Amino acid sequence: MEPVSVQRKGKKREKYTCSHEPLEFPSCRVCGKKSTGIHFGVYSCEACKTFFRRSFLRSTPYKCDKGGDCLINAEKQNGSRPCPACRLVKCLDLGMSKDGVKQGRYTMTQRTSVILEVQKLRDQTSNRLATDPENTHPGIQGDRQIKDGCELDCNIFHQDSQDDGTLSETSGGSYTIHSSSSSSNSPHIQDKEIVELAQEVGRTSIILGEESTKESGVPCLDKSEDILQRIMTGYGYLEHFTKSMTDEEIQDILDKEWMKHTDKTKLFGKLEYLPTDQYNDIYEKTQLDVDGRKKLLSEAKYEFMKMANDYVKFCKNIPFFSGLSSHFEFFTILQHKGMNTEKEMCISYTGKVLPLSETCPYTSKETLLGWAEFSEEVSKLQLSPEEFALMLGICVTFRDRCPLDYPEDVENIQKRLLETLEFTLSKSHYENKGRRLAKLLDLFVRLRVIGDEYLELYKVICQDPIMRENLPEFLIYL
Amino acid sequence: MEPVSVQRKGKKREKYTCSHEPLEFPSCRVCGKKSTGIHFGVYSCEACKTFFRRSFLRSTPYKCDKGGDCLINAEKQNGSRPCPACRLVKCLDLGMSKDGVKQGRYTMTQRTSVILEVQKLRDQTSNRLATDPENTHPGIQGDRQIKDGCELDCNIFHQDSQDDGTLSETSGGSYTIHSSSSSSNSPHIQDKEIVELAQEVGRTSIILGEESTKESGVPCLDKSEDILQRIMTGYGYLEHFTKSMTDEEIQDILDKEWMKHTDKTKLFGKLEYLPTDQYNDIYEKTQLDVDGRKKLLSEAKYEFMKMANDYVKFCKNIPFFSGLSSHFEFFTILQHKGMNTEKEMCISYTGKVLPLSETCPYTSKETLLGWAEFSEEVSKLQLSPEEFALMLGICVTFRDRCPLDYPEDVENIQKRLLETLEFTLSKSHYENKGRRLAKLLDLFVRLRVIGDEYLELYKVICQDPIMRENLPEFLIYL
DNA sequence: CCTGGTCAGAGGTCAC
DNA sequence: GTGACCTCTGACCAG
Ligand SMILES: [Zn+2]
Ligand SMILES: [Zn+2]
Ligand SMILES: [Zn+2]
Ligand SMILES: [Zn+2]
Repeated sequence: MEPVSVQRKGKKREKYTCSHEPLEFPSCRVCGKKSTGIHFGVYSCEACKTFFRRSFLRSTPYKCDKGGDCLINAEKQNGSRPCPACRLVKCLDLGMSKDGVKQGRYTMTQRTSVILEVQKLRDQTSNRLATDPENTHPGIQGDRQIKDGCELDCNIFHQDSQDDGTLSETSGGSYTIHSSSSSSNSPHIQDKEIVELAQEVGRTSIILGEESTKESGVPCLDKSEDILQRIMTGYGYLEHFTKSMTDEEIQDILDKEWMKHTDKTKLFGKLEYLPTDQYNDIYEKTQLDVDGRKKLLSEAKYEFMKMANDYVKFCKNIPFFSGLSSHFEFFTILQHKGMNTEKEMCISYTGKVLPLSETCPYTSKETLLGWAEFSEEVSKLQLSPEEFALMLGICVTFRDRCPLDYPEDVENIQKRLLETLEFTLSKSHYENKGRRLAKLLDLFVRLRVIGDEYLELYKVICQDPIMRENLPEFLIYL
Repeated sequence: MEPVSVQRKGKKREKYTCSHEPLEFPSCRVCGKKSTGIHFGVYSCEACKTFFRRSFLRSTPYKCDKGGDCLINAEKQNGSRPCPACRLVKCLDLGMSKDGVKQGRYTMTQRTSVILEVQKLRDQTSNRLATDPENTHPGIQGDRQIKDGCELDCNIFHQDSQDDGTLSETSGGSYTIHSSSSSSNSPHIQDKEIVELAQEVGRTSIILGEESTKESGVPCLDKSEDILQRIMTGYGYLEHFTKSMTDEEIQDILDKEWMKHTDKTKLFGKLEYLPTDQYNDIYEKTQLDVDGRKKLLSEAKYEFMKMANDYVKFCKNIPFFSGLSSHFEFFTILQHKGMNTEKEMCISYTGKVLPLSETCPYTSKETLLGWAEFSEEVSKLQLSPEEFALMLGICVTFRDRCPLDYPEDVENIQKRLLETLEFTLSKSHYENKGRRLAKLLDLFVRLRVIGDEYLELYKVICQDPIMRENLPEFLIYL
């Protein structure tokens, strides 16, 4: 309580830092210095920001007397002022623009549209040269196009070869702005590479551990009762949010969140994911998470890990089963309960409610809706826990989905599980037990179809740099 | 809602001007003329700045043909061109340098470091003589060091005689950088000067207006009742934050703020004021408000003005009283309620709560605590409003605290007030009225003692340039 | 978080 | 070559 008499040097008061790390911004796209965020649509430093802002106040245009191709790079200029004419051109070429900038935080849609506009602007700049007659930035010479023939020629040269963004390689050897998905940021991923990554991630515990860790070493499980018990033990490890909820409760939640969501949509507009190509292109150039998928994936990490770990726990309890296989069928059945195709909402494994369309940036709405409809049909069957558990077991024991050395073994396990399912049904209250079994088996047929579709998609998704970067764990099932 | 596309010229925001003039820069350290700020690390004028900058563009070195010991002082040269060779040497000797130079505004730390660097450079120069082999300024002859032994002597000489006001006379040696409180930034203030300033500030309304403005011209106030009424009218103008609060409420606030404050202290460390000398030294060199006193004083301005104005209003209602006198006693009694010596917190006139130690950078903790303890004792007496008001009246009518022409008058007023106090007590509920009066009078005895202490301190505080700069109004009671 | 405003201190200009 | 006056720059801040 006594005041410390130690002299304290006048330390600047701590800046109020947000709890999370200061979030280092990418460097200024104009000059390369530390940027302070997005200004006028482009990551830029305080200096370039102010420079650009000021450029609008000018009455006289800037003029470069060195041919107009000055290098703008703070480091290489050590201290001296960069050529303002070329600096401004670079700003504009990068898409800096005063239109559409908004005070404060952007909403998703605002942000997206701003970026897209910037994007367009940029493409324009590329061939603005002799075309756009009313590009009248006060700081740019009106006759830029006309006079600086050579300077611009070079530019045109570069730009010509790129046109509307998507062109391939350039003849002249000059740099071009590629807008294709094969971004320089993350060139095409070699499959081998992915596998390695997947293995590495997998080693961290998601993949089945050593065989020895399996529950109880006694493999004498001839009886369906025993098998069922083991399966139910595994089922006990699953913790899908809807597990102990009634349909009413589930629909209630979905309803409520749906209302919230529609309100939000009214205010901020609907979140629509861009095509992945386009996203990656923008991301490469601006480091902007325009449609928020990066955030989605990051946030989904825990979700996914939890689900994947529970998956492993479940599998460990399948008699004779020793390897993981595909996951889509399992996850689909596992999560079949939290769906509402009418309102297009769903509940995630850990209980997050979100619109179907926001669950996956890689999938078309139709596909997602197809999956959801399937789930809804499953839920209409009102699976008992035993049915649920056995079906999950069957999901992971399709021989062709198993990368194991002994597919026959897997097939055998599945056979046993199917028997157990039949056995279970025989003890059930259903009037027509055969019909019930048929219904359940029919699900697998259809599940296999959409599973095949998914598998194709999965491979594509695993190529995506954003996914690799933000949710590498997802690749483990490759 | 639509964005306005009209180009908006950067309309100037109302400048938040500190009421007083912009406080001139120290004079040019090279030539003595008015400086325009720090250039190349040294307070210098526009001419010397440009001269120094240009010196780097030269290919041929300057050459002095008068032996290299020319006096560089604009005044003494009236009009004639200073010798560029010697001028440049002086610039360099003062530490001017392009080293830390950059475009745009300097960060506080950059600025500080540049200034400190200059300090070092300067110190080096003093005994550089034949040592520094790589001083290769283009405008300086390579063999400068060898020959200018004498020149430097001269320079030291010059600086002795001019420097920045602080140094007394040096006998033979080199000049030293003084770190005393009498900073170059604001050399010793002449008392006359302060008085003028005080008067000027005072004229702005803090000091009693014309006599005519006194409330009701009827001076026939023989009766104590009438006097009391007048005093209470004046008391009505006072708006100390604690006025209508109970002790519990006050202590509650103090407690709460104390807790907040201890939390803050844990996070940011305790704010301790530097010795004024040290502060001013740093301030002169870096313009940094290291311990925040500048901010404190600026923020206290409103506080002080309000209190001072209310003081005037109160005084205007003292019968026959026509001039202001000392203030400490008045303010001390006025604010006696918002104190907690245990937690060392207090409440200001307008209700700001702050730790005792942060209220005044000029006073030792012990002194402050002494004052606070006094206040606390006063508050233990639970003054009635009438007692409170009369005591305040008595505070401002000590004849020796009054700079008036007719001290007897003041003394008479005080006598009447004391009578009124006695009269008031006689009508009170106190059992032992005499004892109560004695207690109250005892307070004055002690108040006078600490008031004397304060008066000394006040004079010192009024000398401080930071105070003069930021809260000149404080000087009005001189 | 981003925008616009600010102003100290750089550099440039041109009558002298 | 000089220096009064200008423009430009960019760190910082309020909103
Ligand atoms: Zn930049
Ligand atoms: Zn250029
Ligand atoms: Zn000068
Ligand atoms: Zn000379």
